[in-house]
Order: sequence, then structure tokens, then C-alpha cells
Amino acid sequence: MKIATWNINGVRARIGNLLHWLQESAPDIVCLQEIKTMDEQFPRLEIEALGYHVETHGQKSFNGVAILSKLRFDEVNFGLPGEGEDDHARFMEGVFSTDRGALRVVSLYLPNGNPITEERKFGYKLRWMERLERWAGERLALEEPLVLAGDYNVIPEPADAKNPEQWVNDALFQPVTRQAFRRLCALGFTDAVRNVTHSADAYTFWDYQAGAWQKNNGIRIDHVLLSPEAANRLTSASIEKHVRAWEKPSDHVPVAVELDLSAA
DNA sequence: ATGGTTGGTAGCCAA
Repeated sequence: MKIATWNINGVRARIGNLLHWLQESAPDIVCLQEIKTMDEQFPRLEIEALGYHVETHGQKSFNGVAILSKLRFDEVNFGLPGEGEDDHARFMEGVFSTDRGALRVVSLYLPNGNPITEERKFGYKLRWMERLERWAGERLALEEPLVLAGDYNVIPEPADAKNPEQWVNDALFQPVTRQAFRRLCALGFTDAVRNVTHSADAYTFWDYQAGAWQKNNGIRIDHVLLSPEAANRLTSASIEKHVRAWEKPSDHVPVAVELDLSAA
């Protein structure tokens, strides 16, 4: 079972790249972030034509997440509980049936949080991370394969940036941000790429500006966290870096994991 | 070097 996540930075601007990548990479389940469109304008027909079921949680202009799946959805849940007035579309969960029982997959788009001097930005990010920790802790109690995939907007460690010193005043690399991410992981999640990909320069994002891609000035902020029941079945993880060199690329690239969920 | 680039859309806004 190949499960991937990709911050596509506007699904309508990127539909050609998305269709090409779906055929090339052939993931079973895809978590998209920053679709930047309402559900009615999501290009679902082209994607369904490739054999995917499509569930979206869209919003006008900003944010928005989606899950594409070759498996039928048993259940879909939208939104992260814990803050009533939060109207950002940043979180959805799909539930699927496999030979090993239920599989839960989350597509999440964690708030960027910049600038750190603005409470409505950075405070929102930190509260969102607390809400995610609470939600994830409750889900872990189910003891099922659970995949939390998405754009976390967190650089976990200095090794996850080409130039860590460039990010010291950025919300993605604040000590308190990194601490919240470690707290989430410490509940029992495995950072799939961290544990499988041992190469340096394992980045998932390169800014459009200042020739970041050409200089390989990247950061690793798109993560796939696995519950113990999923981590036990992890066979590979990869960053599909070549997609960043395509025409009109997203500033993020797909990250994929392979789980062996065949019957015991 | 407080720059520069992109998407969606009329908010210089978010990233």
C-alpha cells in the first residue's frame, strides 16, 4: 500500500502535474494540501478517471485538503476538534478497510505561523499543534494503523535544513514549534522518512524565491507520522524530489511511504 | 543582501 502526501500549492494550477504524477507514481492513497479551491471547483472528474475516489475539504483561495484513494472510503471526517471559531480547512481523515482491518489516513496542513510576533499567526499555529496532539493521542488508543501525513510547517532538526541559521526567526524552526512536534512524536509516532531515509539533503520544500531550488536550499517540512501498528508494516519511504524540476512545479514535492498491510 | 516568486483573486494576502 503506497500512501503519499503532497502540498500541491493550488490544485487547479497544478492539475497537469498531478495527473502526470499519479500515473507515474501510482500511489494507492494521496493526501493533498493547499488545494486553494472550494469543493465545487475541485477537478475531480480527471482524477476519478484514473481510478481514484475523491474526498475534499476545500476553502476559497487558501488552505484546503483532499484525499484521493483507490480504496473506497468507509468513513470521512472533516476538521480538527478543539477550537470552535477555527474556519480554516486544514484537516481531514479517511478510514479504509484492508486485509489487516481498518486503516486511518489523515491529510493535514498545519498553520505556517509567521510572523512569530503576531499572536493571531504564531499563537494559532501552537494552539493547532496542541489540538493535533490531543486528537492523535485519542486515536492512538484505538491501536490501529494510523497515518498522519501532510505539510507540518515544522523543521524538526537543524539537519532538516540546508541553512538552519536562515530559519532561526521563522515559525517553522522555533524551539517551541520543534518541541510541540517532538511531543506529538513522543506519543508513539514514527517519522517515516527520518527512520528510513538516511541521506543528507532530504528536503521536501524549496522556496520559489532567490534560486532556492537551484542552490538546493531546501527544508524538510512535509512529514508522514505512523502509529506503531503502521510503523510495524513500513517497508520504504521516499521523497519524490524530481517533481520539483518539472514545469510550473509546486514548491513542495510528494513524500511517499510503502506499508505492507497484507494479511498476517 | 529585510531581497525575491507564485497562486488566487481583488485583501499586498498567504506562503
